[in-house]
Amino acid sequence: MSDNSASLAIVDDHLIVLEGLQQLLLNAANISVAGSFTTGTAFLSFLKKHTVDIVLLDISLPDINGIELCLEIKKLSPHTIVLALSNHSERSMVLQMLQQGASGYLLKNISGEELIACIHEALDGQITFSQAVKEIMSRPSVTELKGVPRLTKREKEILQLIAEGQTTPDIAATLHLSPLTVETHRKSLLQKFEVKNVALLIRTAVEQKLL
Amino acid sequence: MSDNSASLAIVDDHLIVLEGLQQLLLNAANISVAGSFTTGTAFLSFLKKHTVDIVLLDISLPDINGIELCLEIKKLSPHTIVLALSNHSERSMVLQMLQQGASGYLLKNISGEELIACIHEALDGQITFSQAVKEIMSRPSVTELKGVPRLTKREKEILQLIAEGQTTPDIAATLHLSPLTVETHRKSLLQKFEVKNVALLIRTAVEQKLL
DNA sequence: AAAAAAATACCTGGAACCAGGTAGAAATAA
DNA sequence: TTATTTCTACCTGGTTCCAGGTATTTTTTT
Repeated sequence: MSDNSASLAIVDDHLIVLEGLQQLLLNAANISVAGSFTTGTAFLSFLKKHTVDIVLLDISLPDINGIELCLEIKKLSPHTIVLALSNHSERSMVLQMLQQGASGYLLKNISGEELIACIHEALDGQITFSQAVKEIMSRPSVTELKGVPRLTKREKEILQLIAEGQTTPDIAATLHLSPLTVETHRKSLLQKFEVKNVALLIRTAVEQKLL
Repeated sequence: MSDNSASLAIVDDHLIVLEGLQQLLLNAANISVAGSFTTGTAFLSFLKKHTVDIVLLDISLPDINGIELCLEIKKLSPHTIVLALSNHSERSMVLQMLQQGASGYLLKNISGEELIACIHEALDGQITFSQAVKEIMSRPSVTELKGVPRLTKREKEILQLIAEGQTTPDIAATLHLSPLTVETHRKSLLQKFEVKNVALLIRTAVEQKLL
C-alpha cells in the first residue's frame, strides 16, 4: 500500500449491497474503497492495472462463481487478501473458499463494527469469520456426524446415472462395463451412504448436494 | 400521508441491505424513510403506532417468514403497500406473496432508478416487478410445462414413505394396508410423474419440492 | 341422485434390486 | 517399491419392483 490506508475493493452483483458496504466503511479508519464491481471479470481486469490490498467478494456472481474467482485473484495477485461475503452459511462453502486462499468468510447479516474489525484482522494476516460463521464452524455439522462419504470417480458417475433413472443393465451399456461390475459399484454406494435402497440413496444424495 | 411525501419503511435483517437501500433512496423525491427494521416483530410494533404508506419487505427474516408477515401487515394496516424484496426468484414465492396482498416483488439486484420507479408505481396502486422478476414470470415455468401432478392424500403419504426408504411390504405394514394396495398407489405415482422407477420418482419429487 | 374420482384389493410374470460373499488387475499413495 | 485403494468381474439366492391388467367399495363432486 502506498500510504497507511489499505485499498479495498468490493465485488457484488447487488447494487444495494455495494451501497450498503460503502456506507458502513465510510467511518472506518485506514480503509479506502478503491472500487466496487458487479461482475467478477470487471474486477479481474481492474486488478491487472491496480493494487488491491483486500477485496470483499460475493460468492454468487452472475458471470463466474466465487470459488473460481478467488482462485483467479490469487493467481493474478497473491498478496491481495480475499474476504468472502455471502448469504450462504454451509460449511462446505466456507471450507472451499478457504481452500482457494480466502482469508475469511462473512455473512451478509454482519454489523458495521464487525465488518471493520474483520477487515482489520484480515489485513493483519489472520483468518477471520463473522460471528454467525464462527458458530456454524465451531459446532460439528450434521454432515460430519453422518459422515459424507467420499465417492470415487466411478461411483459418482454411476450415482449420476442411477439418478437419471437408468437401471443396472442400462448403466453397464452406457459405460461399457459388465452389469456385475455396475452392481458392485451400486452396492458400494449403498454401503457408503448407509442406506438400503435407491429411494434413500437418491434422497440423501440430493440432501448432501451431490446431485 | 400527512404531506406530499410518502412514508416508507424497510424490513431486512441485513444491515448492509438496510444501509444500501437508504442510500439509494436519498435522492428520491416524495419518499421519506420513516424507519428501518431488522425483524418482523419490530416492524409490526412500529406499525401499531405509526402510519406507513409503503414497506420494503425482505422475505427471509429470522423471526417470521415473509409470507406470514405480509399477512399480518395487511391485517393490521390494510392501506399499507407491501413490496417484497428478495434474493429468491421462484415463481411460487412471487405468487404466494401476491396472494398475501403484496403489491410487487423486487429482486435485490435491482438498480436505484428501478427501485424508485417501482415504489412510485406501487404508490399509484399498481402491481410492480423488478425487471428480472418480470422475465421470470413472463416465460412459462418448467413445472407448468412438465405439469406437476396433483396427488391424492394417500399418494402423498405413500410417496413420503417411499422416500424414507420403506419397501412396499413395509409401507403396507405401517399403513395397515394390503401390499397389493400399496403397489397400486405406487404405480399411480410412477404414472403421474411419468417416470419408470423410484430413483427418478424421488428425484423429480424433490425437484418439484414435494419432498 | 348420478357420475367421477379415490381407495381398496387381487393376479401373473419377468426384470431388477439387494445382500453376502470372492478375486484379480490397475492405478495411486506411502 | 510396497501397500492401499479403486476398478473390474464373477456367483448365489431371496426380495422387491414394475407392467399389464380387473374389480369392488367408499368418497367426493356435479
